[in-house]
Amino acid sequence: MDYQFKDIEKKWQEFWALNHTFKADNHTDKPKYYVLDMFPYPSGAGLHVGHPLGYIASDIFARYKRLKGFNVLHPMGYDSFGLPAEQYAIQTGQHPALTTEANINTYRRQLDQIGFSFDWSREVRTSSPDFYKWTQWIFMQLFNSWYNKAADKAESIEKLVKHFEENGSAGIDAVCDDDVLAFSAAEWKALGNREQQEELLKYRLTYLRESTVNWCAALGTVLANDEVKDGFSERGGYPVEQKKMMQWSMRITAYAERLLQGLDKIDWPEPLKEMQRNWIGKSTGASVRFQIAEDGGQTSDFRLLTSDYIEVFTTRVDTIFGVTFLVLAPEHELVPALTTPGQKAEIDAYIAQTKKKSELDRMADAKTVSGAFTGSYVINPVNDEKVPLYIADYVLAGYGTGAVMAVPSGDQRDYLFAKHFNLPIVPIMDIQQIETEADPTKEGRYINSDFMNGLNYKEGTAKVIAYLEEKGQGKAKINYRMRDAIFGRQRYWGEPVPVYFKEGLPYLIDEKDLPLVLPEIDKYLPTETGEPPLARAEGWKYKPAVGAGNSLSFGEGRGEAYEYELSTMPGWAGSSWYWYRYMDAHNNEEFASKDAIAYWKDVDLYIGGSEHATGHLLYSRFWNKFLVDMGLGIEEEPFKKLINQGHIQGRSSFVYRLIDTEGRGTNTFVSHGLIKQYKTSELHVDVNIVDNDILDIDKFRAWREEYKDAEFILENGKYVCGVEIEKMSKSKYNVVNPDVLVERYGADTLRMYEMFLGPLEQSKPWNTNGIEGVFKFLRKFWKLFHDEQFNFRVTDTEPTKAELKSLHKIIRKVEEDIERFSFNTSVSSFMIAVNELTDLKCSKRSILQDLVVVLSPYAPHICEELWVLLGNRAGSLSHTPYPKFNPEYLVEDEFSYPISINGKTKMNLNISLSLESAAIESFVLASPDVQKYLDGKTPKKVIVVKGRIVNMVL
RNA sequence: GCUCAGAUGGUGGAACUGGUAGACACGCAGGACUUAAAAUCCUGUUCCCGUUAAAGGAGUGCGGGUUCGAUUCCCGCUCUGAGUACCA
Repeated sequence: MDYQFKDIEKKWQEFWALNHTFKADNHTDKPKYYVLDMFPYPSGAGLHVGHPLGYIASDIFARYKRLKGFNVLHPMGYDSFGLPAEQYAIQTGQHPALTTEANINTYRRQLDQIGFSFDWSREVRTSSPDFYKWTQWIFMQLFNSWYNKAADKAESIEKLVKHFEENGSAGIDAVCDDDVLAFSAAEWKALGNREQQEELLKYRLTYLRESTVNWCAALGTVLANDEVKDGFSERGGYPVEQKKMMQWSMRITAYAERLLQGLDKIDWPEPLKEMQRNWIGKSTGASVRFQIAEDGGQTSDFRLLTSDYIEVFTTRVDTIFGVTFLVLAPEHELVPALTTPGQKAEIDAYIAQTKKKSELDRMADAKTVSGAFTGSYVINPVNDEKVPLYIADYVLAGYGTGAVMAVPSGDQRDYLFAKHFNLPIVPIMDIQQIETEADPTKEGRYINSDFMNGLNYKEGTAKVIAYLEEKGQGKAKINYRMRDAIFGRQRYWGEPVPVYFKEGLPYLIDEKDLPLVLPEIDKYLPTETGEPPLARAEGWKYKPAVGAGNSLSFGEGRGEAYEYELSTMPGWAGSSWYWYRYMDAHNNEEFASKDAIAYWKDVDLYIGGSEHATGHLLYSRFWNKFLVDMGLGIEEEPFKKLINQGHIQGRSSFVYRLIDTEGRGTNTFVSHGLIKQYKTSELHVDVNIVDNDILDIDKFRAWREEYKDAEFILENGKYVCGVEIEKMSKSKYNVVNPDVLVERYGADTLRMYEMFLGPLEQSKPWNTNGIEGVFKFLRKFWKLFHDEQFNFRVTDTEPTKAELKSLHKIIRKVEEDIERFSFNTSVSSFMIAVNELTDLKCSKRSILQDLVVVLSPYAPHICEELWVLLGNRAGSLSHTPYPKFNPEYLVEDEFSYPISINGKTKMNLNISLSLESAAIESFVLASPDVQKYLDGKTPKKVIVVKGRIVNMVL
């Protein structure tokens, strides 16, 4: 029989499913290997050819590792909470669970037909209560924890309470809110429950706090920074504004340093690590206190000041003698109190102007200098000079302390500001050039700097910090750019937060009441009063067991009902720990058993896109570190090795509609080569009715009613379409569906072609043009095992040297390629090997059997079929050992030997391998070809590499 | 602006530690088989000059450098893509 991929693929996919061929075992003597894909959000559009790219690569790796004797965990699931299903629900009224279920079924069907070796018995869905029960449970653990800086780990809140009861707040070094109180043990005990709970909230790792959030009115929800692009929501493109709200947050900043340090220990792409480093944004510097001058023209509000100094953060404390003014962010809390009556009008106008400016304007305006003088002055702690205090929008309220010390000689923004407001510019380095711009040099020696004069950067910095510490007006400080992560969405389709409110304070529900299942509601919109959709749920109230407080004992009966939290968790909650669930997916007692975690530990190989660099991949590392602190996880880093697969872009096709004299579109279309002669407008056209950039005119007319009578202006009798590379999306009509390709060429061809397309990590446009080549290869491979009439035929005679050479070349090559994730080059090598064996008319069983094993990770279906035809037990292929490479077969008697003369002239000599190195040299020199060039002379220099002459210089 | 990645034939790409640049595939051209087409197979295919064949020259974004020898290493530049954005 000819290569019947349809029957073969169906047969083996059914076989694998029926026999649970890829079910991973939690108890074996084999070494473990955990291969994970970033699980997909099941969108309504289904899979396009870009999605499987990473899955195919991980599947090849997983199958290869099985052949290498590992117990492989290779699971798949769905990140199934998310906005699109909810948007769809709002429009149609269809419950998001139904939409999600339908989409998952489509995904599953599409995934199955590509022949992945997933262990589906471990499937997870973040929107299933069995799963989100544990997301809620981890939330509770975070709520019940605080970060002890002294121990550098998270600890139970009970431990903190105990400390407060015994010692008060003394001796606690925690990551917490800025406004924590100082109290004695007695004072703590004297506080009421309410005050105590309020205080504890400032320490908890999930906490409720008023914070500025990205509010998207159109979506009715809060968005994370990485979900906002240029002031618009990433999904939908709606405007986003800044708004103050009570919000759940996660104290990820507690882990900033560990998240940074951990990057050095993991095998991730360097650019991705760099992105995380930038996101964490560590900067080392100092914080300095500038006393507010009392004769600086105070306001009537001066007595209302909460402090009598302004704290700034600087990375260049050594330049402090060059400070000629201070600048506060317009939003800084001290601004009203520090504005003198004479300056009030100007300051208020400036603040009003800043508020009006959107993010976008503020960015566009980056080069224009603006600001206003408060009328107040502060004292420079190193020389007691009075410097004026300004506000300006180039200082950001959210970074550092929202205040900067301005050194115009060393910082360009300060320089421009000083020029604009006519403020002095004092050089502080002997080699500083400041005629036209600031010079931030660290070279040279200090001048105009009193006790620092003559010192260099290193000495000066140390000295000034020591001086400030001595005076109590400054200290070395490390600052991070990263903010705590907002952990709440005013949305329906997410995990409910397992919290209820009693007298305005949040309490956890009892663990026994998990999961807190998402209630049914009639409409998926916010309420008329602007509350989240969950406010619509009837009886959405919690009745704590009688006598229950937070983490106290529970009685039998249920008491009064209290309001639940109405917001739900953000999209990244479930994905921040899901890899643990795969280890023990059906456990009802724990998120995963200690046993399972001890065995699988961490993910050995994680494949996914780089777009998750500062979202999912950072949050996951954070939750993992927390779980390790709790003694629940083992490895400090969850993903040992990470590969970013590139994005497959769409290749959009365009037609050009003729515009008539009145500027209206006509029903005439101009071929791409002629558009310069006409006035046209560009329209996307479905890539499925375009072949090799030539439009199928009949299909175009049938595509849409409005094009039924379309006319065309052709070139060379053809309508040529324009082409552009864009993101693959439905609206651009450039989506290529893998189903079509599987139907036409089969899964094995699709798998190999996606790998053949280019390096895994590189982004590239999808182009189906070369797929025929891979398909031809598989047919050729099939033919190796069959005679002309397609009867299966192999022989048991001894293989020849040439056959063994071909085989062992491919054994070694594939092993090397897979280990370094160079899947594209092994596809080429397979083609070479099969071409060689075809030329040799090889039909030796021993050769072909090994070849099947080597190819099986790439093209599993055809290999399983041939494996059985070769007389092996069905299903045994996936655990057959990978053939052992024997270098002996690659040794040759004679090799073709390239030589250059003067680095240029090239020639080939055939040299016997039996010659010794020294003999080779004389052989080469004596050869007539070489002699012709040497012309009787001896070469000046002979370059020998690995015992071979490669070049001779005359 | 800053950070990172990249640039090789008509196209996707290969060349792993500096050692025959263009593997493999697509496309294209020619041929075989066929009444014909499809499928299959064979030959050629970096460019220039030349051509019966040969021989020669140039060549990995641009300009330099190191080296016997550079797609590979170093310096400067151009362009493309990604991330980030007044971070003190």
